[in-house]
Amino acid sequence: MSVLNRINAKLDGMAPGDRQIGQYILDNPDQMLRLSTAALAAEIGRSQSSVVKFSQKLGYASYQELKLAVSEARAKDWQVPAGVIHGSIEVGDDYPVILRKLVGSKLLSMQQTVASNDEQHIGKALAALDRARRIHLAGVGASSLVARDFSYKLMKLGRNVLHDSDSHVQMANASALGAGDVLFALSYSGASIETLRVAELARARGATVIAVTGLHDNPLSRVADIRLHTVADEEKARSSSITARDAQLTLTDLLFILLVQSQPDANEYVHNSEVAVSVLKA
Amino acid sequence: MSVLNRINAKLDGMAPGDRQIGQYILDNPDQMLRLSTAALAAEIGRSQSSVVKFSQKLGYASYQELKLAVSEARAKDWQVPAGVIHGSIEVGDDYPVILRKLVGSKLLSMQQTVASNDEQHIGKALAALDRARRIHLAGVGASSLVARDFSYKLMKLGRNVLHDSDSHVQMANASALGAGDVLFALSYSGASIETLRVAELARARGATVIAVTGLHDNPLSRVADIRLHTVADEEKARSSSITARDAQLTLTDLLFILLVQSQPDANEYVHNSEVAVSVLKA
DNA sequence: TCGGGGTTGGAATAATTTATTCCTCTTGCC
DNA sequence: GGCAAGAGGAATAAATTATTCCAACCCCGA
Repeated sequence: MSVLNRINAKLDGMAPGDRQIGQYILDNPDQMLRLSTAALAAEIGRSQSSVVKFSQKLGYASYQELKLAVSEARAKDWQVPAGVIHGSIEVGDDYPVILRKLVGSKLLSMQQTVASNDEQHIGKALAALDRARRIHLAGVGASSLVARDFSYKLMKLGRNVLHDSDSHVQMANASALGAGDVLFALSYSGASIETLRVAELARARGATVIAVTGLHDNPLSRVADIRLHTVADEEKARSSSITARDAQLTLTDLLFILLVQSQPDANEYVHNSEVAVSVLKA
Repeated sequence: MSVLNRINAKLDGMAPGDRQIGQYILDNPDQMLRLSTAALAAEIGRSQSSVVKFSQKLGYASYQELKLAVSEARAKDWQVPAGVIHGSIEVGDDYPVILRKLVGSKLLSMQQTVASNDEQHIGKALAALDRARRIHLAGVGASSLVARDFSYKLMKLGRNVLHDSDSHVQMANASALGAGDVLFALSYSGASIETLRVAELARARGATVIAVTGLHDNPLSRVADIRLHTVADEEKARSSSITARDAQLTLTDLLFILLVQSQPDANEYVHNSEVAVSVLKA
């Protein structure tokens, strides 16, 4: 995961001074690369030592290491395809600008989501899902829709899946889980009480808990055995969590495709389900 | 041109000492990024000052600048097969390729979907939704999830919305529609019998029918007053309609955002709903 | 309200790194 | 041989970075 994402995720939990430094780096990564600790400190009116300490708190051995990481993150930024704009949608924007920004922010969250989950973690989640006797999906609100979408796909592969949008039913079902079962819990905030309680119960019953949450520190991911992450733009009010949902879908789609790749008879299952449904087409 | 190429090109014309430094950087660019001038000099048995002079002879203001350039060159190397790939996912594809193809095909369907609905048609749909006394959403299977997602968003704006995933309930509700109501029907194939029947009934009762279907000729769009289109990759078996769903979401997200833009108090509504939900957060 | 433990963050300073200066040595040329 | 020019290193100045120490500021619990 890129430093910039890491900084962004930790920003809220930082002390004011550190937050200021982090914000400056996020806002001006290219300038930062050319600034000494003292110069950066001067830019934001803080002490030189606080910048050094900031680097160390992020886990880098030195300020130079932090710079190296930022430089790498900058260079590895995906190049933006033509016609796509990254930026939040403003009141005055006209139709073509809105189109581009919408597609742009969706793209960004998808890219950052796939980039923030390394192959190992995805692999662990995959192995757990593959071995699972039963898979129980938890989530409320928009996350429940993603859970249901994922459940449909898993069912097409012949898996044993459970999901109900009612959180009382989720809770009741979780009480029947045990070792060998998997709970797949979705919540961007990681703080939805219902989902959290379901995860805690599942964990206590011995099931493997996979949590899909934002990058920030949150209760749900602390409960989980396997942590997966979604990246969405933070301005939720205006977008009504569009990108958070897209990020979740990107992740579940990815897991589904990898399951298909690893399951030899997957295409047959999927094909049979298509044929079955086609009876209901005009 | 990258620094490494520049160094390589000039190598022959350099003095022995400089050549040695240049060669070392070419051979060990990643190590070099973590070495000080003195450490680099020690590696090759030269003086610290010669390293500084080397940087300056290459035209960089400082050794740090040279490092920055090398870092950038390195990172760019990594992303040679960079960015987005358009193409269907094959059995032999490895993880990074799958990631890029997944994001690529999602992006493609989003771009093509926004491109294939011109502003006039979107505007008509918007006007109909805006005027509607009640909005009834129809769809089965994955389309039902999109319908529900859209219904949640419309409700946040204080609209009068109806959706149930059960097609019998949808049919029953459609029978209560009349002039001034809108039926918003989603079906990528445009051939799902249940959705089609609901649309026919709604039309007969005088409601305005908005159909969201693929670009091909299909029964549902023939019934509709207003036709909107989604573009998805056709290889549905393997992808299990991932892009069809993404296209539908892109379209409904777009309509939602445009409604927000046109409704002065929209942000207030959305904000209130966020606040209400936050009571259920840990 | 009063300590006490923990955190934040800056000043001072130590340590390290970088840049410059200055000198010697070599080489090529007349 | 004498001279100019550049290579290259030692010494040193300048800068940058890292650490230490300390004051101020919470939070808590008593």
